[in-house]
Amino acid sequence: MQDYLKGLNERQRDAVLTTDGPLMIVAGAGSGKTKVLTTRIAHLMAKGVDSFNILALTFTNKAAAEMKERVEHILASREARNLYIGTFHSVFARILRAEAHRIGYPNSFTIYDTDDAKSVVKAVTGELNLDVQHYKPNVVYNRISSAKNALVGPKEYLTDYHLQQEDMRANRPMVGHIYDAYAKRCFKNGAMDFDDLLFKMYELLRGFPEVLSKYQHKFKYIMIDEYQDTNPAQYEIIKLLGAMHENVCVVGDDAQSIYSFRGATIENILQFQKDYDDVKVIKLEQNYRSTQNILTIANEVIKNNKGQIPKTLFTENATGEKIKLVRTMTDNDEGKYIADAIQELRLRNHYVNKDFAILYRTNAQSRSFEESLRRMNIPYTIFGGISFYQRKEIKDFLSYLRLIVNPKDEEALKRIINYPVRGIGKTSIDRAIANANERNISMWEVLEAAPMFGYKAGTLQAIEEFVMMIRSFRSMLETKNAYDIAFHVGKQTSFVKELFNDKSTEGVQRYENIQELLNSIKEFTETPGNEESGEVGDKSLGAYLQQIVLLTDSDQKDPNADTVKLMTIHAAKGLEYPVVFVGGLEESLFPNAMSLNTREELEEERRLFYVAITRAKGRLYLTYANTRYRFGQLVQSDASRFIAEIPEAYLDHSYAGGGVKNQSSSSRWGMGSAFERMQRGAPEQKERTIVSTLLNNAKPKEVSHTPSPNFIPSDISTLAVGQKVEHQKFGFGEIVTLEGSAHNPVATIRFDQNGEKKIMLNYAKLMVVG
DNA sequence: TCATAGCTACTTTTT
DNA sequence: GTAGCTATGA
Repeated sequence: MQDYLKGLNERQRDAVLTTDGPLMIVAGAGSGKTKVLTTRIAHLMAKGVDSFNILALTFTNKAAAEMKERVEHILASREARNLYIGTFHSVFARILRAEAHRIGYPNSFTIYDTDDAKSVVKAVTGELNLDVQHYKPNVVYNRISSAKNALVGPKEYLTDYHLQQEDMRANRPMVGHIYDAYAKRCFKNGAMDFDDLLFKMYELLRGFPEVLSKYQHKFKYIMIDEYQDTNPAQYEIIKLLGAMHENVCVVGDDAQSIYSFRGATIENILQFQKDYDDVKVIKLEQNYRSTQNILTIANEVIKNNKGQIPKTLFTENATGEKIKLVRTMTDNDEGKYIADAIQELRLRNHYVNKDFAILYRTNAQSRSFEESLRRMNIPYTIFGGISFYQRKEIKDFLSYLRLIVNPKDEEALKRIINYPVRGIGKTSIDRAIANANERNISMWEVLEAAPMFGYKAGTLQAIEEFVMMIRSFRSMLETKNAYDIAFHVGKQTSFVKELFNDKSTEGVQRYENIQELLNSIKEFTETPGNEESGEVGDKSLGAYLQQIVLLTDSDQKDPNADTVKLMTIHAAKGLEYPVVFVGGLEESLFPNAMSLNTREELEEERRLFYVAITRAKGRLYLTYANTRYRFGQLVQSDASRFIAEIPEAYLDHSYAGGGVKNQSSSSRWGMGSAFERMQRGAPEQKERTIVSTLLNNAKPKEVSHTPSPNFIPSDISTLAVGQKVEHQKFGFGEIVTLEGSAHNPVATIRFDQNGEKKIMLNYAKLMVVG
């Protein structure tokens, strides 16, 4: 027997050795799913299947990277580099890029992230003369997104009776028209949003039989991870790609389906068995991860859901500790309790930081955990929240790069046309957009032909300078790699200089972020051919941009660092930790108030709880707080209904509140009259008020100044560094620097009474003194 | 044309 | 509590 088959149980081995024909693996939590998938790939290759013929799709980059690494490890060969292992989005982006010309897109098409997409929705809504307050971009975008995930295009949307009825009832009858305008605008911009990467992929395969045939031949073996999270678009694409060889292996667990809000449907699991004649189903039911206690309560909780694929998870692991259930007074106490517990567990049980994870329902909850960990000097990493690439300064800089690669990218253009300030204001921008729409050309083309559109002299000059600059950057595309161009852009625009001159804390941070971005681009250009990121050895700017937009926050942080990990339960799927804390187990937070409308929604919340529990290997802590700040307001909450679904025998109750640590409580919910809670809660509230008052008072006050009676503003051109000047409001001071463009000169002046300020000379009046 | 202060709406989860 | 937008003065 081959080495790699040792250490697999019978079912797992069966799954690995079943290489041909449709296969569905129902893999319970912690049952060695990734091990099976990676071994299966290794086995295929050992059998002589060419690595170029294997496709494995995951939902996260993290999962893809891990899979790749493990296959490489098993095979101890670089052959694994040729495997197509990646997320649905990244693999499809790569294929779309190669086939873009067929569907009228440039191969350098831009991928719009959610922010870009919402911004386009907002823009076209306005252009259709619809009220943006009523047609909220968020809401409209979500409807468009759902439509695409269900493979409903704009035409179909407008003629779909059901969808139209829904929009009528919501008093938003024009959503379909916005969708249509949005799709057209994206196409005109040479851009695809995340959903388009699936939607257009489907259209490509359906519309071009020769393309379909090409990829059907290429992908002889297809594997899908987390199958329960696929949406109809993904489902149909897999069906098309697998139709020729039918060597499709899907791995999933219906109990861990937590993405229905993104259009995922468990139906796909049932449908899979109907699509092929002879689907082999293998259930992996032995859990290798958790203690018996943890697994038992997980099973007990999930029992409350109806309609599951029947399976019994079991383990041969030790019984383990009881599950610790902790009630605290406030959300801050919850944070304190967890930080204390981590400290104590490290000392007593020789855990290290990276053995701990704190999981929560919403990102907003991370704050109190963060604070208490910081106070105790426990190193931590937060996963989730906004990605590095979504920070304003990063997006601005990237917008330059995006525009260079794809001048039709209107979103990028709008972000940077006047950043740094170059005298092209809102009025001019709006006009350029209107001109572009009238003539059905891109905004960039309007700018290139600016003299034809009658801008006033100053603006025209600014536009022409801008166009010249971008053109000069574009001329580097053919010959220079991503880093060289980015470096040049940083140097030529006053972008980086401006950030460098901003010495505020945030300014320094922003400057450092840009440094980091440049470093990452350098790393990209210097890393030898990484197939996953695009064509082999493609170090172009376009390749770089397409790759980073699909990265999430989790992909940029080191999961192996010795730090406590903080993340949402969604982000924790597929991960495991020796000690897991699940925070905020309160009604209307978890289960979340947004998900209490239907039985399906509640069941999804319960599956989410199931996922949270099953992340724990050895110890599990469930915590909840009596009072918590939400939307900046103190709210009272009851314990989550999920807690009551755990049999009492497995629980070990604690109470920790108002500075009292680990105080046991006899009753199930501990002490709990509303009156008592209010009393306990009060001091906390007071403390916050004091802090915020202090902060308000800490704001520097301006010392007012009455201008001299003979105040006459001096001519700007006479100003020089070192001169003493008088400002009407800020008083007397000395000019430290003179900068900015000729159109918009800016002086930094150190005032005697009011500190250093940046003054725009076009508007502020200054008089030279003495 | 631009920066600032004040107001509002938002937070469920993510590629 | 805060990001993002609008009205306002420079």
